[in-house]
Amino acid sequence: MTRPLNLEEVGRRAGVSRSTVSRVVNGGPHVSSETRRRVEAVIAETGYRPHAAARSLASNSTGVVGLVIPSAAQTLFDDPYFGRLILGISSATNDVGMTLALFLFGDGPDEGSIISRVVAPGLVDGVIVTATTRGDPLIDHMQGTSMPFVVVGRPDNASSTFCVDVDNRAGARAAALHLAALGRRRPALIGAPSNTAAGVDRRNGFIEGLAEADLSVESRIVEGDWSQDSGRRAMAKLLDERPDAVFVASDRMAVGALRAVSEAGLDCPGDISVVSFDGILPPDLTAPQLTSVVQPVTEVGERAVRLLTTVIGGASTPEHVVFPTELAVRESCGATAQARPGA
Amino acid sequence: MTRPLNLEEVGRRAGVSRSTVSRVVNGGPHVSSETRRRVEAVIAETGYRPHAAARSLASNSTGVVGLVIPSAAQTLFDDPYFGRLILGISSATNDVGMTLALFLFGDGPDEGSIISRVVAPGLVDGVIVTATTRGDPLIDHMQGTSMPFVVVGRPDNASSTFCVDVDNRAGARAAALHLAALGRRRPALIGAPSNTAAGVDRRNGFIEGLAEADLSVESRIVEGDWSQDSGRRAMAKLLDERPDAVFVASDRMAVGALRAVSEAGLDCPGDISVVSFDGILPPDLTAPQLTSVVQPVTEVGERAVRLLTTVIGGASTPEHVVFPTELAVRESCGATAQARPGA
DNA sequence: TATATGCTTGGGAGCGCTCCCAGGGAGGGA
DNA sequence: TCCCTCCCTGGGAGCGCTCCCAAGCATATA
Repeated sequence: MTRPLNLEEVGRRAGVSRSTVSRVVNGGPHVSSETRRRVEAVIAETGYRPHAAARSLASNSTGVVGLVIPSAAQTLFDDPYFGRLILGISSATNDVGMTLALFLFGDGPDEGSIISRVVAPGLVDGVIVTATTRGDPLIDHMQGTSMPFVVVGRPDNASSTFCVDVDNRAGARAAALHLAALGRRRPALIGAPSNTAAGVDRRNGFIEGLAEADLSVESRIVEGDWSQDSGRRAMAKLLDERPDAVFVASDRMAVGALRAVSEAGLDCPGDISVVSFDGILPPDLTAPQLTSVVQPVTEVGERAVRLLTTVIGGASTPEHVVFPTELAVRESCGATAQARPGA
Repeated sequence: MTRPLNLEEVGRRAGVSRSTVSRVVNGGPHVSSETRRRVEAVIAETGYRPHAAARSLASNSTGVVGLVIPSAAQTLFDDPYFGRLILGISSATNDVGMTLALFLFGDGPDEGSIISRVVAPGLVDGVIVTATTRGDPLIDHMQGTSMPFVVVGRPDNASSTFCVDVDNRAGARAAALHLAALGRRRPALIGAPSNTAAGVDRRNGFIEGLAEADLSVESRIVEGDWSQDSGRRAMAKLLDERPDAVFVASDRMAVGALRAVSEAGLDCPGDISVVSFDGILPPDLTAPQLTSVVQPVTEVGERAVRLLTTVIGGASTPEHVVFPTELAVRESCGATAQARPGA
């Protein structure tokens, strides 16, 4: 007696055909208001919901966006960056009525099988790829398929892919100029891994900005691994060089750096100015509050989804969206303690 | 000329039927090794991948697990707990060849539409629900559907649902006994929100443990909101009561609490012992290293997936998995500075 | 030689939906 | 009055797969 609840059955109960119910469900035209009302009543009363897989099969579109994060080491989630990114992406997929599928994998042997599952037909309509390192074969692999995809970050062959990024270089340059304007003369850098585009761009941008102010990091440069502890170790090492300012390529590493400063009995910003990159930590989490180059992570995620929908829709000329960053001047740079630097 | 690459086409090229190719793809029996070899060659050469939606429709199973996290405020991802949980779940779904779909939502008006999308047929095979507050209508709603689901945590009506949890109560009790054994006499509590089961259980367990040692928190109890800053504020407030020990219901809040201690010019563990709950922060992230009640978050996630697969498989008698916690004694409790307390 | 058994293979039916087309009815213009 | 148009509705076809059954064939057994 329990007959399956599908379009046919809803139609039977409302005294119309499968096609008409389909039109009502999809808000299509060519349905009289009387009919529409009757069908909607039956849907409400039966709790009918269309079968997603059947719909995907017939329409050749799943309404699912895949988010691929390779090398998802444990530490990945310790950094608030990914949380924010996922939040932005999730919020955007919700807005457009799509579903988010998460593909995390380490470097295990399962990597290949996951990748091939991602690009299998009928699972996702498109993919957002993030956290790739330089030379990551994943992007080449994606290009070899017909699966629409968007890269968050700056891939090696950016000219041929759709991507959303922030202007890491300009942001880092602004940090350098800010420190220079504050009168700092022995700037140091705690960089992000140089096998990532962000790491390279932030380093180059910083060095470029220093050069414009006739400054240089010389040997005051250490590379961290994004972790808080690596920032602490890096700073401890840098202190031997007696820097009077340091640009740290991520908030999380900056927290570690601040700690190293205080452990060394020094004062920030009195003895050393600190400027970080990210700006996604609650400001009053640290004392002094961090001066940061703020990147709009959530917006990047939202924009990636919107861009992906255009690619799914057939867009073919690669588009590069680059978000500007903004320098949030707080306490750790020391700007508030002195005259505010001119433009 | 470009004919669609489906079972039929692969079969045509290999000189066999659709059915035979299907058997090969699914590793089924009743295929001669010669035929199998030939079909596999065609699959490798064409890069054929079965159409996920078609498969879902025909087999009435999607291979997708939904993870539902309600009230996913920004702060949610600042706590490493959810990252670890997602990592565990993701790892387990990968192991069993399933895909993870993430449903995050705030309290916006979209909540309802997302929920109904989650339980729509043909999208996911089952759902893992987490981070619910007490009295959350979500669970009741899930029970009203035929969608298999597992709860991470302790729902109100635990007796009728499958769930995976950690023994919050016993863990908190162990923390109390440990502090008592160290000779502390004015214990305090920085609790988790009391509208969560974890918050209630950790508070009750702690109080219970204290009672066994003839101790009490009296008025030395403040409730935090999981955030680091709430831990700091709570501790600042508690210091007026001159406690000599504090149990903090999460690592993240404990970091804030440690900061408040040092800001007040006090020493941990010298003036005050601190024990936290979670144990998911790298130990050397704080100084002193946190003594924590360690909960196996990743294992909880993995187990939730495995349990869910049994529910999907038809299991009907609610099963409750409760993981034990373990007290990791480090520096913040002061145990290492004195004689180690007896059992 | 005749029959039973088991493995291998092919094809029909059907999952629930969307898309397209055809048909009926109402309304407007010549 | 007739025809053309437009709106509404129903049903066929097909998406690519799984499941089931029947047929074909080789081998084993009587």
